[in-house]
Amino acid sequence: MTATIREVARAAGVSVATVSRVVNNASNHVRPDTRDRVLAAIGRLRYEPNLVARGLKKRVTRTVGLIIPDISNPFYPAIARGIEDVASRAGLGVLLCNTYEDLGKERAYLALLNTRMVDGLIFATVGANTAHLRMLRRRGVPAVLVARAPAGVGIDAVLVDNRLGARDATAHLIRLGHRDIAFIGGPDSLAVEVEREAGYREALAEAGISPNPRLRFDGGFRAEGGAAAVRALLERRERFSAIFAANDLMAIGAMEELRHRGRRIPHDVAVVGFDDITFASLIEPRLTTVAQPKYRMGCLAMERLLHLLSGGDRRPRRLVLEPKLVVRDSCGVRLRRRATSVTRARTRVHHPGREGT
Amino acid sequence: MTATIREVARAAGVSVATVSRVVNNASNHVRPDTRDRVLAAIGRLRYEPNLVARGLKKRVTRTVGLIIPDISNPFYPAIARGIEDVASRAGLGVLLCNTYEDLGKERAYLALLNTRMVDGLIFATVGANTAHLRMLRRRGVPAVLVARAPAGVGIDAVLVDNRLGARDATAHLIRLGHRDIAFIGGPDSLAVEVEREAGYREALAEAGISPNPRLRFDGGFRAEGGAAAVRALLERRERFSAIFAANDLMAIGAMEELRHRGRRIPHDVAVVGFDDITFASLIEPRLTTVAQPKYRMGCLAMERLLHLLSGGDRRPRRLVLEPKLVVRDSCGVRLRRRATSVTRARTRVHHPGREGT
DNA sequence: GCCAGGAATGTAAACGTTTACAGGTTCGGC
DNA sequence: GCCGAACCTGTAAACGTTTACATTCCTGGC
Repeated sequence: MTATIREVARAAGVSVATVSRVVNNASNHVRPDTRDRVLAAIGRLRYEPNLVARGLKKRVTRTVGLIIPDISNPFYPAIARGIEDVASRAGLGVLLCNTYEDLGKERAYLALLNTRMVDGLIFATVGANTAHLRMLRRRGVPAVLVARAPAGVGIDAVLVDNRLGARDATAHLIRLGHRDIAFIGGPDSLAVEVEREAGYREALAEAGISPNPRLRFDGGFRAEGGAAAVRALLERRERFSAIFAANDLMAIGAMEELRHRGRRIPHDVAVVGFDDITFASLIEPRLTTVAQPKYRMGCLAMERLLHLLSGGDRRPRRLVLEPKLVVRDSCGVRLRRRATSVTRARTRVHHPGREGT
Repeated sequence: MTATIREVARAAGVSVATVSRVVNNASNHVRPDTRDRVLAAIGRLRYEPNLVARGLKKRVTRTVGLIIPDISNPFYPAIARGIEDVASRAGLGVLLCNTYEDLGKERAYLALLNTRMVDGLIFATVGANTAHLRMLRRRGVPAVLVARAPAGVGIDAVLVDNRLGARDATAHLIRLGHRDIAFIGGPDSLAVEVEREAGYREALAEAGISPNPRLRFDGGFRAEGGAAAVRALLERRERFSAIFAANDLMAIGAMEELRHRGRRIPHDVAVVGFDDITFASLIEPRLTTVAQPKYRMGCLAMERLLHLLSGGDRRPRRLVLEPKLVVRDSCGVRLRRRATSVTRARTRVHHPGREGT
């Protein structure tokens, strides 16, 4: 369809080597007038070097694989965008791979990407089993983990200090007067879960509160899991005045269910999430949550990968960003007393639209 | 790094042609015992054919380009997931490209994807200028448009009947007693905008209501645009009791702003959106909206592309799905009387329970 | 046992690049 | 005017496949 280097060479009356030289304008010497002739021919024929052929020869495809659990999970698109933005600026293509947390799929993609000769990988998915990651490391495949990064696999990573974020969130609730704080987490096979729960417990410990195992739930990081946790909480008539959910999706699911059961937020129950997905600030009440700089993490991860690709220092480096507690409306303000009576007055102030109920 | 076909050939004591034959197990005759020997060697050496080399030779890369405005716009991930799901099942890779509605970027990606020899394209982005699409058509590049599809470009498309969806939504508001219905749309360079506004006007016309140009806004399909429209509406003291926004993001932005200004939804103002993004059902009040089968559209688009790739019938086909109005809480229920003067009263009446009305 | 003919296999030329190497030019210094 | 050096350009061999064509191997009918 499009012209090949050979045709350009013929059109310009030079050899293919010369054309190649001007195209890759390396510091190779090619006389200005020849160069001009070649450039003219290239323009005339609309020549564009075939990246597949080049990839085969140079063993570099200018493509990276992006492996995530699920692009339709609202946490990932912003990361993906950051990645794609810096990749495209660097002329790299991004191959999208959804694993749905399925280790088999993850491995299959890995094999596929290998046969496709991608230059590097970005992983935003990592379960308990990290054997394949270690293998990558051994084979020296340039890779960067983003958002989820089990310790000790020896692969570069860009992520947030989950423990710290969870601790801040929990401490904030404690500062507001809460002592019975439920935790909705995920399966403990995920590093993020473990870290966030650790932060939660740390904050409790600092306040001299011993964690109540009956207030701990596995919500699977899905909205429905948050709702289920609330159902259990209410059905078992547990005493709790606040919920810290290990991600926003679960927090939102919990809020839905609380509302459905006639509990008001934050009056009856304060809720704090983690991630700060777009909708955290659009729902009502606006969700207090631990913000992860998702877009930035994506950019940084890709930049790190570019660094690796350009042959930079190979020693794995973990880039740990600071999460930021964004206080909005779902956590309420300081309780005077334990109960709900006080909160009502405050509501009127903050939410004129809902008042009078 | 990994074994090549030549090494396998040597290990199995056959020629590369034979190895190739068993790998592509075409109906080419290869004696069972040779095949076994080759298979054994392949297993032993963990041979995997290099897709780049194969792509160069066969002129087929088993890769498609996915061109969308912005993956972090919540409307697209579900579509992308559908596309990726069926692509991966067919062994195709998906190259993610965000254009940010920038025609220049779109063209640049097109050129890039061409040099990468992708087998086909899926477009979920199309502005006013369709010259490049016509060009694709001329060059016979397999391509499918999804969600946004200007008429007359002669390219396959999978989308929803926007006019019908908008008409249903508006008609529903009218049925509920509203007559002063604001419309928040987008730039009229987008086919979706034009179609949805047409549906809105059609419903008004059917009810004998003449559209009020002062109630028409361009919200740019962004949440902030919805908020801005509401600000204008209120500042200009327009008479309106309902808003139909051409997408959920704008509807949500509008709701935010309404609430901020002390208006209650649906008591003071009814709101209906378009798209049914995930969060439409998670916000409070749950958003009434015109649902697009996003995931399904993604699947269908990719399936259509596979059809084109396998050399199927090339005559362009538009697959128009039926949108479905999902009635939730943001549109309220039938008004007893009409007009704004009454609105307040109505509010009071309905007020006591959001539930229970 | 020979031979035709089909089946199985091998050889080598692509696909479109890059790049080591070699060959050819130009030029300044003598 | 000659020589070497620096510079420019061309030739051809890769990269790892696939595949047309050629070759070899069987098989069975005579």
